[in-house]
This record gives sequence, structure tokens and C-alpha cells, in this order.
Amino acid sequence: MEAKKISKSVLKRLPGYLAYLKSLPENAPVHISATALANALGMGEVQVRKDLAMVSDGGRPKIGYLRESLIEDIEQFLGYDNVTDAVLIGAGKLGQALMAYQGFDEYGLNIMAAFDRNPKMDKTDEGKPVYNTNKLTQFCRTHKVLMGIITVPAEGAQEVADLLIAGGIKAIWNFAPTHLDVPAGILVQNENMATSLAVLSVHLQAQMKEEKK
Amino acid sequence: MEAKKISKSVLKRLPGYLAYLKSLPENAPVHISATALANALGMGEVQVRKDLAMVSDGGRPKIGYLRESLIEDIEQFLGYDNVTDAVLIGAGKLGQALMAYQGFDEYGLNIMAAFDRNPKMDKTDEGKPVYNTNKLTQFCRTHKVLMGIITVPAEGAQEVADLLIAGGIKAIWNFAPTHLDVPAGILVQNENMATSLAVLSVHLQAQMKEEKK
DNA sequence: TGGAATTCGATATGCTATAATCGATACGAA
DNA sequence: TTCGTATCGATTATAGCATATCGAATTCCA
Repeated sequence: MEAKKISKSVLKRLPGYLAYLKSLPENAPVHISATALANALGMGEVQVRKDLAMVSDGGRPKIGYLRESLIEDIEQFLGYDNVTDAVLIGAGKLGQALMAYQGFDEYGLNIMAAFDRNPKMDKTDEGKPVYNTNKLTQFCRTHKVLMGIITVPAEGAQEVADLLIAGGIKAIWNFAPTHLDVPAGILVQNENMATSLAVLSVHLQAQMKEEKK
Repeated sequence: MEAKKISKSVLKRLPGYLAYLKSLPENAPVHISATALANALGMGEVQVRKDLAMVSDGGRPKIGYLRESLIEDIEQFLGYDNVTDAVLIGAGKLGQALMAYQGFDEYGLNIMAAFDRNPKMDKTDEGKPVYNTNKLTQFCRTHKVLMGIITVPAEGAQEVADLLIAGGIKAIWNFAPTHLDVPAGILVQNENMATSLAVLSVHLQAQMKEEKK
């Protein structure tokens, strides 16, 4: 199961399976078939099987996959079992909302500290420290942080990204609605609300045009 | 230019162009070439041209596209010029952060009101009303709202979605980390942090493995 | 005025992702 | 024990998307 070539599309579907599997009640059957999963999530059963084949080492015909071990396999594959440290830059509304989100530990993500250009407080509501951004690079180096979460306005995003990279960061989760220029080897994952909104907006337009005629 | 067949991939790139075009200073050249855009955003110049061809009616050789009209074309195509009303359900931290986000009007999105199972306040910080969720369906019907934004925990998401659909909603922006079952014709756009996180997490794992050897 | 350079637009190729089909395996019932 | 059914896995086809190449048009400069 040493598939180093895993497509991003598959990757993005895995959390869906995981969430569904975990949402099943305790007294559910021990086994679950790919067919059942496909129906529950509204997708083709072939695709589900193919995806599961990437991370697990096989279910049994007529029975399905063992639910528990399937959960374990996906979690391990996604690295949810070992903790990743991260820093967050931009302690505005969005930044605070992310800091407050409980669910991240479940995904193995630990936000160590927040940074801001002019911090309005020493600690967040959750007790995480808030530092000045000029300490950012140093902090990343000494704590060997590998991930940075950018929640500053678009204008300051590139600057922050540069600081992060100087600190040895390898992955950036970018919530700023702008493009980031980074050297090769650094992964930028854009959580751009504008793109999602575009999809929705165009769909609605099409809907209304449809109704009109 | 009535291309009703537009791929989602293109759609998701358009906001990127738009943001970049808008970020250019006032005194920048009036024209901009697809080549320049491609370099700035780190993508192939052919792809940029193809995308622009979908929404605009042509640039001029040796000159490029007229910046202003290009912005207009994209905005019109994405429907940013006419306002879409929306409701938000789940006035928790994330919900409040979204309500507070100023940028949405720029995209033609107007969040009319928030709903919560047990509202802790009458109005949000921005002065938008907060109602009880049991008023949701009625509100959507009377105000002809077409979009719903779900920011409740995963357990309650499906229930909220059903209420929205009963109210005549056509598009759902889902921030809950779960799959929603909806009838055909309703578009669900998942803003699932878990998927982004998965991509980042796997990248980091690969990086670390790379370094080890 | 003519040539060169640049940029747009269209067509063609390759690749990846998705969907469909077929064979293999294991359980349960007769 | 044997047959039928349900499920998994692999192989093959299809489609969509990204990239490359080519030709045409226009503007700038000599």
C-alpha cells in the first residue's frame, strides 16, 4: 500500500468517508460495504471502492470493509494520528473563529500560537498566546513549525507568506483572497471563499434564467 | 458570448483574475495582456487566454485586454453586479465571523439575517437581526431568499438543509463537515476545512519522509 | 511604407479522472 | 456439498481538462 502517487481528488474525498464512518452509531454493523457508502454519500460505488483501495488493504466480498480498521487506515493515511503544529497569523474575526474551533485536534492539527501586527490581547479566549508578527520567523525556527495559517487581509498576505517561508514553513493554508508567490516545494492551499461563491452565484443565475422561460 | 457550458474549473479561476486585476494600482497601464496575467499568477498563458475568452469578447493583439472592461465582464459573468440575498444559520463563532466579513458585498452577496436554535442576542454586531430557527422556512418563503449558509455543527446540518429547501432555497453554502442529501436542482457547495487540511497534511507527511532519507 | 515583434485565437495532443464492464471470491441457503 | 447472490478488484473505455503548437492579426519601429 505504498502508493506515493495519490491524486488530490481522491484526497479530498477521503475526509468525507471518514466523517460518515465516524458518524455511524456504536451499534451499527461491524462491516460496511462500498455500496452502502456510495449510496449514503450519493456517489458511484466504483469510485468509492477505488478510493478505499488506495488506503486500505481490501475488504471482503459479500461482507464489506471492517468499519473500525477502515477508519484507522484513513486516519493514518491522512496523518490525523500524529499531531502537526501550526501557527496562525491575523487575529481578526476569522482568525479567532479558527482558533476557537474545537474540531482541529481531531484532525491532528495543533495551533500553537497566533500572531498579529498589533496584538490587542496577550492570549486568545482559549488561552493560546498572541505575539507580534515581528517574532514570527524566529518562532517558527525555534519550534520547527511546518504549517502556517494566513488570515490577514489580502494586502498583507504575501508579506506574511515570505516571513513564514523564511522561518522554514513547508505548507501554507491561505484564507486571504489573493494569490501567493512561493518557491517550489512549498504547498499553498487556498481556502478562497470567492471561488465557492462564484460557483454558487453562477448556479443561481442559471436557475433564474431557467425559470423565466 | 452565451456559453452556457462553462466548466467549474474555469469558474474557480475567474475570481483569481478578478482579484488581481482589481489589485492593480490606478496608474497602471490601461491594457493588460494575458501573458502578463499568467506570469503574475503563475499559470500557463494559454489557459488564461482560454478562460478570458469565455467571458470577454476579445482582446487586441499586441495590446492585450482593456483592464476596465475585463473587470466588468468577469463581474457580470459571476453575477457580482446584482445582489443575491442569503440567510445564515448558526450564529456561533464561525457564523459571526462570516457575518462580520465586509468583503461579501463586493461579491454581490447580502446576508439578510442570521438564525440560531437558541439565539443569544437580538442583533449581531453589525445590526443584522437574529431569529429563532423555527422561523427559518417562513422567512425564506416571504423574502424569496435563494441561498442559505450553514454554519451549524455537523449533527444539525441536514435538518437545517431540509428547512431551507422547504423554504424554496436553491443553493446551499455548507460549512458543516458533513455530507448533505438534497434533491436534484439544489446546489451544495461544501466549504469543508477537513478536505483542505487533508491535502496539507499529506503534503507535510511526504515532505518529512523525503527529508529523512 | 514595410518588416518585425508581440499577442490573440484555434486546433491538436497528451494526461488525468471518472464511468462501465468483467471476472473472482466468499457467504448463505437448499 | 452445491448453487446462487452479493460484493470486491482489475481492466478497459470515455470524457474532460491542461498543455503545446500553429496561424492570423495588429501595432510599433525603422
